[in-house]
Amino acid sequence: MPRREPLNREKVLTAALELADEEGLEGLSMRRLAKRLGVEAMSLYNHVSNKTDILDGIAERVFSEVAPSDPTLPWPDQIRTVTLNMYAAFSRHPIVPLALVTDQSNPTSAQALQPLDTLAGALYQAGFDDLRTRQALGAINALLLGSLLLSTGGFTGDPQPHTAEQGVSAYIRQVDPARLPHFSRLLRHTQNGVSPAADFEEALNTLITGLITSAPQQAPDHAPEGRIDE
Amino acid sequence: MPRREPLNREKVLTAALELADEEGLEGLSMRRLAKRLGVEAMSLYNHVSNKTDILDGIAERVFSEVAPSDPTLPWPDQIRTVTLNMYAAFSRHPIVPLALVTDQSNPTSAQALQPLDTLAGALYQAGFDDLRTRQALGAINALLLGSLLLSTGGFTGDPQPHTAEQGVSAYIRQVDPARLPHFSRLLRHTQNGVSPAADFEEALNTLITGLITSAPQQAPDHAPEGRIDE
DNA sequence: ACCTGAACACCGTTCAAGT
DNA sequence: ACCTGAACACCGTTCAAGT
Repeated sequence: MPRREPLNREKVLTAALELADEEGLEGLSMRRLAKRLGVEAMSLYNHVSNKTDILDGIAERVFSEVAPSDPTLPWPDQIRTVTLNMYAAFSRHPIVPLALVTDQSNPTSAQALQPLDTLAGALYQAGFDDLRTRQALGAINALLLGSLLLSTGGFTGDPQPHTAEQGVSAYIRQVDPARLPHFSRLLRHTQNGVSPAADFEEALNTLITGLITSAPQQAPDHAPEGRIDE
Repeated sequence: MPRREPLNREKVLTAALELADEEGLEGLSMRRLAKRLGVEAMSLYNHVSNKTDILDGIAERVFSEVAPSDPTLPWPDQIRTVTLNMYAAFSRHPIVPLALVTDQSNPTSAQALQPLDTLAGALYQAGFDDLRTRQALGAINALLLGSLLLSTGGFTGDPQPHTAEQGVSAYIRQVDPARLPHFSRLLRHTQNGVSPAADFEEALNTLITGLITSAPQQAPDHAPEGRIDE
């Protein structure tokens, strides 16, 4: 019987990302990945050094999918577009935020860090000093990753996806309106039409509005920027 | 030899939280927990139904440590204090945000959801409608959990804690200033005196500033707001 | 050069058996 | 009522052996 074309790193990473997209981080095991590639688990170690290496490779790939942003935009728009582009890429591959946050991957290539560099550049352009820039960058990152993680299986006070819709309403009935009046009102009125992407965009706009407010008044550039759209 | 006092759920949860605080989420296994309690792993199942039950119990406990807030404060201060109180409790027990976000725990008691109810109440008080309240609550939650996760082992473009300080500077040298000018400036200027708690407070203030800006202009004041007709 | 089988040290969990 | 030993179906990874 003809041996298949031999494996290589790229094929391993491609299959790993597919598997992770279908089954999540906990579904991505060396043994299952090998099976999908028609090989024994131990063969994978000829092409990647270990599981962390796979997760790093996946993260690098997904970072490279982040659409670049126009550097001539005013700084708030630059922050908005880069961050929304990261959100879009990561929400297609939820394993990445999860692996980042559980320290199972730690990409360090210039490619991967490019979006962070753009964000830092926009913040410096706004006139923030080093401390404030680090804080603002951290805030954007936290909002981004937190939003992604909460929209995929995370805690919102909501029930887990369960099997169907009826899980939700059962849960709502379970929340005691006497002890949690506001939260149960919220649940009752928002079970329809929840859009994580739209919610994130709104959250990001709110944060950017706050950044504009706290930015040094005299913009260091010629550009009078601070538009808030709504 | 005298049998020890028998185990019970409370003892199991206490030991589990201690173990998790020392060793992290991945260090908390049924077998290691049992060993710490001087018992076989299978004994634990007499007192908890499974590992998820343990993680839920831990989350409930930590939520109950969140200091309550003064409901007479203006809504922005109420949001600030509740959220900072959650941050304080969770940063003492990093397993909780991690378990929430990986869907390994899902507390649903009124006790646990109390802080979320307070936040929702403050947002309604600010005059936000149901949609905006949900979005704002999600933003606060995302910023909170994202900040906590990033400050414990997560991705910031920084290296992992490694063994020592020298890991950091080695990493900084590794970032190419030609390709990542702003980000490498940031790393160079902020390796000293990073305080996650202070950074979070700053980030939260920025978000709250944004919320104040986008809140309906006429504050509904003391007016009884939360009535739901159905 | 690439792949494999067996093994090691782990997981969560079930079940029948012990006291 | 509580605890245990053996077992099952998994993990990531190493290593000597095969082609």
